[in-house]
Amino acid sequence: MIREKLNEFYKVVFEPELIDEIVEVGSLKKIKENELLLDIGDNFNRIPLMLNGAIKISREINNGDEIVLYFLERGDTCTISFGSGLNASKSKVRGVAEKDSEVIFIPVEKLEDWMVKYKSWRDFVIDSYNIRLNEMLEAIDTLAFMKMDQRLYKYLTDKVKIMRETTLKTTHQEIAIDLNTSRVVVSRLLKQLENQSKIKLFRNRIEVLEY
DNA sequence: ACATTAAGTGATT
DNA sequence: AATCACTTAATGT
Repeated sequence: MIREKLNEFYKVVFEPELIDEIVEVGSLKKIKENELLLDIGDNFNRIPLMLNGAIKISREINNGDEIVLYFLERGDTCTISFGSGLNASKSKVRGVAEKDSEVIFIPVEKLEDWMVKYKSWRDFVIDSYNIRLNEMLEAIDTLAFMKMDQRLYKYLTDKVKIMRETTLKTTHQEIAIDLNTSRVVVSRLLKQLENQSKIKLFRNRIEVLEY
């Protein structure tokens, strides 16, 4: 079961021996939409390898202010977990399933092992770090330099790519939380986008026309 | 029919 | 861009 799933996406990435090991120690988990995978402060004793679906990674500061950083998709792993896996530190981010997803959990003890044993694993981890760093930089740019209207539009188009659907099932309030702004602002800016024929608005639903 | 939740809007800071 | 205060619209019970 795990082997088939693994072969779907990781056959070309990992050498066969590594696949064997993952099959041995990994556990497949199906995650339902909106399920909390990892919360801030959680210890991780295992790291997820995404098979399909999407996980939203966000950050929260004390008072409840939240901001979305990026999404994990097939082939991704939560690299932030890696760095501190060995010193058993706590998560600084939150991961919530954006849609039904499947992941393989791998116990952290194996990570170090595999780093020395398998080149493909090293490459995977390094690549993955790189991708994550770039996404983080993009998130910083977005936050620092983009105005709310641009951020909103980026949010919508990004989400279309991730969900692979042009119709997003969400509310203005939820978007406001993800962007750490107010519902009223989101409603107004969405209206503008609609007037520019970039989107179409419905209750609990937004159709993205241009992306 | 009524209550609840989502979305729209003018005015103010 | 945020907040308030209010309206209108859609949906659930």
